[in-house]
Amino acid sequence: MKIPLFHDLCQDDVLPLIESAHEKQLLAGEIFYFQGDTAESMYVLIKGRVKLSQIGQDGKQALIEVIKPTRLFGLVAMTSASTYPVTAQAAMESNAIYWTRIEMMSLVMREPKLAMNAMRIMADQLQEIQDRFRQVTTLRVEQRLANTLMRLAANSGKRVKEGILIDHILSRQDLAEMSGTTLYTASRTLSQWHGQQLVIAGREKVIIRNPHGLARIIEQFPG
Amino acid sequence: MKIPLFHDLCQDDVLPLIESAHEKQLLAGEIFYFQGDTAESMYVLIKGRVKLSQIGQDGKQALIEVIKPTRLFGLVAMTSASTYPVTAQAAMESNAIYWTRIEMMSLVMREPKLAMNAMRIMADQLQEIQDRFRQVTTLRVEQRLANTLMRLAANSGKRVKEGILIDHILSRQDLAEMSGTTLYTASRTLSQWHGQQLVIAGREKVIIRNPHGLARIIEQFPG
DNA sequence: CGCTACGTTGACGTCCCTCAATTTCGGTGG
DNA sequence: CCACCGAAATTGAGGGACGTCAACGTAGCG
Repeated sequence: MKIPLFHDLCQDDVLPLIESAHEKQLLAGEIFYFQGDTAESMYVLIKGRVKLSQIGQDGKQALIEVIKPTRLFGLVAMTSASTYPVTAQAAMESNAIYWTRIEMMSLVMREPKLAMNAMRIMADQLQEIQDRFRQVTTLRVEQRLANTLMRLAANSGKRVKEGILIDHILSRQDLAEMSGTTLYTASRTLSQWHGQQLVIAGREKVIIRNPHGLARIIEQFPG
Repeated sequence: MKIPLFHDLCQDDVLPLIESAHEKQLLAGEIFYFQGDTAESMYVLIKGRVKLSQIGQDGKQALIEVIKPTRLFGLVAMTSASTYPVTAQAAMESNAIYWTRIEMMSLVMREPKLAMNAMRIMADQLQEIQDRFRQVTTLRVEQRLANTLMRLAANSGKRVKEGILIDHILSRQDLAEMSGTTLYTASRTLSQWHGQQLVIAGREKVIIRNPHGLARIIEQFPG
């Protein structure tokens, strides 16, 4: 299993790192940490799916991303005393290893490349969310939803005979929260695309049938 | 001058770092780097103002943030070969010091705290943009604009006799791009608030007269 | 003093959010 | 295996927030 955090480290260096980690098993719906908790640990997902979402005082929430194994989360714990900016919830039975901040600090001292890798991961996340920020302010719902599907397909797509299956359990509500719209508009849009053979929209499931068609929707001018 | 990147380092360590840096002077409108350029250098702003903005294929852009002195930008250059995710443009005559990635790497080896500080800065940025992402998907324009003003006031506010001056030269267009709306709606909203004595809206200038009033707008339920 | 960029305001249209009523799906237990 | 239940999804109707276009006002600068 290739773990981005350990990129460029040789096997001999990685093993003791993994052995020094703790382990946590969660059932679907259980929480790794809540937004606002003091950030004590940094996790690497080994099995399952984890949703990172942000909630405001008004109760409305945005789904920042869905994580699959080998991904790092709770990275903010590596920086000095701080709180988690999002809530990490297991979307199914999940399994992660983790280190506390103190432990991580000493690991980084021994292995500076870890800090480099962590920074790279954060830089990537930053880039993605900035991109989505622009999208949500400049594109229409249809285009944002198409973007969301294409992005999901790119990093969690699975070839099946009907097309590309998005390998997450995602309700219309989830897709809406990722795209910055409502359950209803997301449902309507998917229904329409289903009718146009662009996708197969099932219960908590989407298969992309015609990626090129979605790409065309993304590119078309808003006006 | 306190520079966040050098937080927790003693004077003796900082001086050689600064001396090893290069310098760049830009006039208003000139560009430090373009979105998509290969990320070669990391900058610390010494004088002036720099706008970080993102542009899509459609030409529409989002203003991610406006930077003032001591802030770090182009941080992504610290990670291995990559491209800048945003364009950095001087909003006025500006002055920055910078290091190339190679130089930065060797500095980090000598001084691991640099990496920690850099990560902290990235984590903060990430948190902020995630927050704005949620806002733009769940709040109405009025609330987003109020949020933008309060945020600007918090890190670039300047007490003047009429209230809190936002110490940047920002057009209505800029405010709109930061809040995820249009020039027209931003103008209308500010005019309205001006009438209600909440703010003083001038040419490329905003003074917050009643912060509490803006806070109330942010908190009110969308419906 | 006129040019230019910024700002304001009105009218209009539309995207999409909201609310409500139904239907479909999947799992569970009789 | 079927009946039943709850969650997910669909669909329609209606309205409001806000984007778009156009015309005009205004401040700063050479």
